[in-house]
Amino acid sequence: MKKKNIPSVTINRLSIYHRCLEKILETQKEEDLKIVPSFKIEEMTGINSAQIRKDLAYFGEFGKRGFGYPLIDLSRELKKILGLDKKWSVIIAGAGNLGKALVKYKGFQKKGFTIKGIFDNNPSKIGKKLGHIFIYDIKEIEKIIQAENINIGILVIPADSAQEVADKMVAGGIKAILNFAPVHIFLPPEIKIHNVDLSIEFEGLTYYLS
Amino acid sequence: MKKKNIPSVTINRLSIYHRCLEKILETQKEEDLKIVPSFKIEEMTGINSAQIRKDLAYFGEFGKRGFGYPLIDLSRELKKILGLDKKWSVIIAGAGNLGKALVKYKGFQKKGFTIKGIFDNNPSKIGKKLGHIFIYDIKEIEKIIQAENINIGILVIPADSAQEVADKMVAGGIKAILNFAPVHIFLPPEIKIHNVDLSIEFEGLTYYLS
DNA sequence: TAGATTGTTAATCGATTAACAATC
DNA sequence: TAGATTGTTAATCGATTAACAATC
Repeated sequence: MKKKNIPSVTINRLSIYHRCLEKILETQKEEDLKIVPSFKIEEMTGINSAQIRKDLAYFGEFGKRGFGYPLIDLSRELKKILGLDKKWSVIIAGAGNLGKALVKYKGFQKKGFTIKGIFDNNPSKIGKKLGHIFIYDIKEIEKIIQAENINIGILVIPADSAQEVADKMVAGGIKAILNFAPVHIFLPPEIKIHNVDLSIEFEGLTYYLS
Repeated sequence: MKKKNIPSVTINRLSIYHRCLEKILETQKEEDLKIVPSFKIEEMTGINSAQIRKDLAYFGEFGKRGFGYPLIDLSRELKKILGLDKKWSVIIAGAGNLGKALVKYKGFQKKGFTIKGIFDNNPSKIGKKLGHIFIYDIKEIEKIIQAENINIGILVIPADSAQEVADKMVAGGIKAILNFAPVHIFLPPEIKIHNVDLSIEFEGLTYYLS
């Protein structure tokens, strides 16, 4: 998979296109066209059609001039590009409410993500389960990442301990982190991190309301 | 509050600066300097110091040349700019796990957000409470937004009904929406919306892992 | 073929960063 | 003053969009 100069916003939009195509495939009737023009994707997603064509063109010539993009083929290609044709093993650090919401989130399994464990430092939680997932002592996180070959770590712990736990994840061999803690995490450049920051989202709204 | 040509990424970074200053104020000792240079904020946040100075300069001349930015004053200014000196009334549509996590999220009250109600269409949930917050029938959402003067709505419902409920929120008079549903919501331009999309975050990671 | 939409170029727009005069 | 850091300009970098030749 080539990933030379492709903007990361393009990758985010590929997810949106993929979801859009799946939606069409799900709801369309037998007799409907199996091909979709970029302006139709624009209508559904609000993303400019030139943008859509340019994003897709980074990865190949998927379209048929004069007609549009073949629904099934393009959806399968996007799935492959996004790595959704593979299985991914995930762990969650933090057995709080947000961790619980993630465990119970249905979309996960469907997309090929399997949660292999939750980690916490609270003795009253360790050894119990959240949903159907076992809660381990945070001290074991490095060992289990190695043993189970975990790909992705999720941080849903307080800001104070986020860096420390992230370091342990990396030491265990994790390659990508999704961070919900409101703090900047410093990592080796080869580790990919995405941040989900609810305070920032809220304050972005209150700024405009003020 | 002027908001002419200010990029929305700048607003997001103001949140980060504010949090960074609060962190310093919280942890610093009596004898520490009450002034912080931009390179120090860069060290803590990973954001380029020229960027920091430029972002702040949109809103005024807060710094002292040769020294840096006065901690307390700048923090208070940012608070004001971000609208965190006001109280905000919030409702949540969707009494699922994510809604529950948001209700129990501590950071909310601290920043001046008060959750005034949760809404759901599931009869087995309506009339009960989530945490200490009452669950109303979704049919009442418009009425209660008006009656309670709600500013912000949170969508934590399935994609299928997100547009419909967003429309009701707008009809009730809401001015800003935080959308967790994986779908594009069409709104009048004066309504501000931010999207938090977990699938996109995950797929952004698996792309780089592939 | 005629009509339509892609793939791609070039123009535009916007955001980041380096550099430095201003100045505390 | 000498030293340091801001505020701001100009350069760079990157992303979006309009336009259209290519072509199904």
